[in-house]
Amino acid sequence: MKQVKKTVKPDVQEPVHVSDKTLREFMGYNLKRSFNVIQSELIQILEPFGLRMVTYSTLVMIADNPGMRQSHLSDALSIERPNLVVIIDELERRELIMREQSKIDRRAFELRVTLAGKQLCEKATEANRQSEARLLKDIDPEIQKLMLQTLNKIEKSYDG
Amino acid sequence: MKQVKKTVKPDVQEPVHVSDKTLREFMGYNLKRSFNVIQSELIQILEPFGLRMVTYSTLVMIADNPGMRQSHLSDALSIERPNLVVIIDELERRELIMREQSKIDRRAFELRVTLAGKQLCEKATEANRQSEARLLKDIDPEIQKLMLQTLNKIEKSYDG
DNA sequence: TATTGTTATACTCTATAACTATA
DNA sequence: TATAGTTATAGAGTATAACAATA
Repeated sequence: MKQVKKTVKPDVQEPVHVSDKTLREFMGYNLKRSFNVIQSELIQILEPFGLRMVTYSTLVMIADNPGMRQSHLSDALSIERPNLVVIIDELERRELIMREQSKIDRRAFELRVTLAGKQLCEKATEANRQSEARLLKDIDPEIQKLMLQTLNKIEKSYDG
Repeated sequence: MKQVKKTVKPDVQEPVHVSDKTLREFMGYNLKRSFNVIQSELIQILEPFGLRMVTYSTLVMIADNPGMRQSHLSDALSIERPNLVVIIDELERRELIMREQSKIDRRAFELRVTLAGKQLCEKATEANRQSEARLLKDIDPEIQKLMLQTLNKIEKSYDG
């Protein structure tokens, strides 16, 4: 059984007055709500490419960092090493990436995208760009930039 | 076994140059990264109250909407009804909320917080406020306001 | 016939322990 | 002794189908 229900509900919304005013105070709640909308879109955009969010971001990271190792990827994407293995397996089985034993440390594997992987990655990324642009079309580009900066500031505020 | 590993990694970060430049283009990726930081904080803040994110938000919603039904709560928080049942069970067992059979529709239950539930809810909410204030202390309040507005605009852009 | 809450269940995601082969 | 990748497994979280009671 496939799972396609990661999408936000159709939300026909009966006229039932439910207030989330307390939760609305919080940045975290608002962040999650809007992320859910973007996530729903992204899942639909990636589906025709046979990619899930996690396989897509893994593919992109390998394309951006040729020769990187699974342990570094695990750190960068905050995916536990054991869970990354099956993701890498899937991408390798589809011949989108390759594992190559490192010559300087034979415990490790260097990861690289194949030509097909690079092409799929670029197509998916372009589709994402267009999808996000559509979603953010009514938001001033300057405000978008400010928002990205602020989000990074929040992210970096962890531990300093 | 409790699960306390929802926290973001200590991130001692060896000097390995890993770039996420392509993913950084995307609002969704940045949103998720900063949400993860807020989420880590929130989990730690709620833990002393014996609350998880989902039990907390459920409790808050019931406090804000006395008499509301499970089906409406399910819609509002995008939790499937069957999954909400066990959450409501847990809150009721702890005597933080009460189920009361509706007099106008005997299939339904009206949900209300108990005094203990109201008090716990208020304490947890205050702890959250302080935690978020700490996390956002270096971000101009005007920019925070703009950010909330923009997040809501993104959220509402789904289907319109 | 449809809806509310429920039970049972399955699938995905995420986390941990322990192994192997190297270092 | 420690690390990279792996295996197996357990635990959350989330999804669907089907039922009883009621509308």
